[in-house]
Amino acid sequence: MPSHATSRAGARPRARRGEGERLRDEILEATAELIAELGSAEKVSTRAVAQRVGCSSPALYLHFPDKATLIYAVCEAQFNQMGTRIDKAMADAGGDLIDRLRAAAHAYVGFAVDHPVQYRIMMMDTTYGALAQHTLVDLAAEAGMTSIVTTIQEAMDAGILERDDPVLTGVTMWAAIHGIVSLRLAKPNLDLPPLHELVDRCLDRNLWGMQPRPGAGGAQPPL
Amino acid sequence: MPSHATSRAGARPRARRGEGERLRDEILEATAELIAELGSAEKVSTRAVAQRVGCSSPALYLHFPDKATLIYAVCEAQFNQMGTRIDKAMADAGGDLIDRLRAAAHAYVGFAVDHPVQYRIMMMDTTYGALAQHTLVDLAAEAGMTSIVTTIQEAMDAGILERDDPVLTGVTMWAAIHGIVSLRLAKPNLDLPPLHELVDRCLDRNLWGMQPRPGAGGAQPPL
DNA sequence: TGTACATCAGTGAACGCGCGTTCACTGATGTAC
DNA sequence: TGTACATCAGTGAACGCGCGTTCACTGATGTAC
Repeated sequence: MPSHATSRAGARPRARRGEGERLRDEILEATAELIAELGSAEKVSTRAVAQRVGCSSPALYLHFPDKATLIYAVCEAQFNQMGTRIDKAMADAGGDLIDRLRAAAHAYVGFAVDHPVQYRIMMMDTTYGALAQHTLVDLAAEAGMTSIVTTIQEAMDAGILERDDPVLTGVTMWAAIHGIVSLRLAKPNLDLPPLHELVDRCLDRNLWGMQPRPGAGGAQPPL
Repeated sequence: MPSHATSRAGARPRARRGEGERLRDEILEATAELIAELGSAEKVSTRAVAQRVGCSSPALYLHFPDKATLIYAVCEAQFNQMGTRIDKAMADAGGDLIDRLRAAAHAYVGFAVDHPVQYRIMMMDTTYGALAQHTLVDLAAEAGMTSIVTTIQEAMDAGILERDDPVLTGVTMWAAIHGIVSLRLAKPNLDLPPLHELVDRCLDRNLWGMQPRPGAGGAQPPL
């Protein structure tokens, strides 16, 4: 075997004709790893991505027009994972509509805690926030949000939640949960109570309507 | 008059003995202006600050150990302004305790909208967020937060709000309002409803306890 | 009152770095005839 | 089957920039004696 070829860290064979897309996927994967490891998108350099993939840095430009697009592509992909995770949590929560909404909120927070850097980039960074051109309707149609809005609608139909605009109700809840998460991420040294406790308080205040409010101490859903 | 001296933009006379602090203030002011104009702390270079002040860039290091400290000093000063603004709004709101809390929230949002860049740096940026070493008790002792927590306590004593930990109650409200503001700042293209409408919805859900909840459409405080 | 000295409040030039991106080029692979 | 050509999938080197910061130095101002 040729020792020179293996001495270069991460050396990879050139893709065959028609397999150019494979490098694209490897670039996305390496970028995602580096974002998580280095803690921000600015700290991820195109050179570092190329080195991890085992290609030259100009090769990135065969697949992405610039660095910002690459970063955004990574975060967008991972946000779709969040949608999946929320959907799964709601499905696992059983038939109680309030249970399902609470599960969705906790799954959202769980994703943010597990992927703090990506959450920050997608939700707290103006640079990439400006790249997203969503309308509220688009947002409600995305994975995760769809199930939430549907469930809110069902709860309103069933008389469990006060009748209101389900998208707006969802957004208000979303903003409140996001506030908790983003405070935690932005102020790591602040001695906030445990995250899920704050989230439960927040849910207590948002998920009621026709039925009596749960006690201040408890987060148990109404029967 | 010497024409050469005036041809240099922003030229300033050297401070006299014992007046070195004046340059420090001018640096803070110029930095604050540039942060607001350029839209982020990264875009503000030490050279640009020096040019606006009319001094050399090494002169900054006579007053601040590094750039991060300078930026943080600016934001901290402006956050104290926010406290003052909240206090004033609460005083102007009259005697009704719920009115006062609603006024505080709207003043908070108003400050964030008027100083979006500083709000982002102080509340949504991990770099500078990590510099802040507050405890919740410290936070509650700061301008703005003090009045809010006191008012919450009074409202609980008066039986207007359900009895609970006033600091924790304040933090929960704060997080929810912050969530709305930070979504607006991070996702400028998202077609959210008007900010004060979202804030009123949020307050409706947080500012109740012993008295009946205000209707879904209205934001009017209870009598 | 004179003068040597200390200090304050700076300056001008440069260091050194890493970064995103571009440019000209290459070599393996496939294709037309 | 042979061969000229086109294309794909990259590479190596360099451009050009701006930045935070340091270093050696200066000149005005005040102070001790």
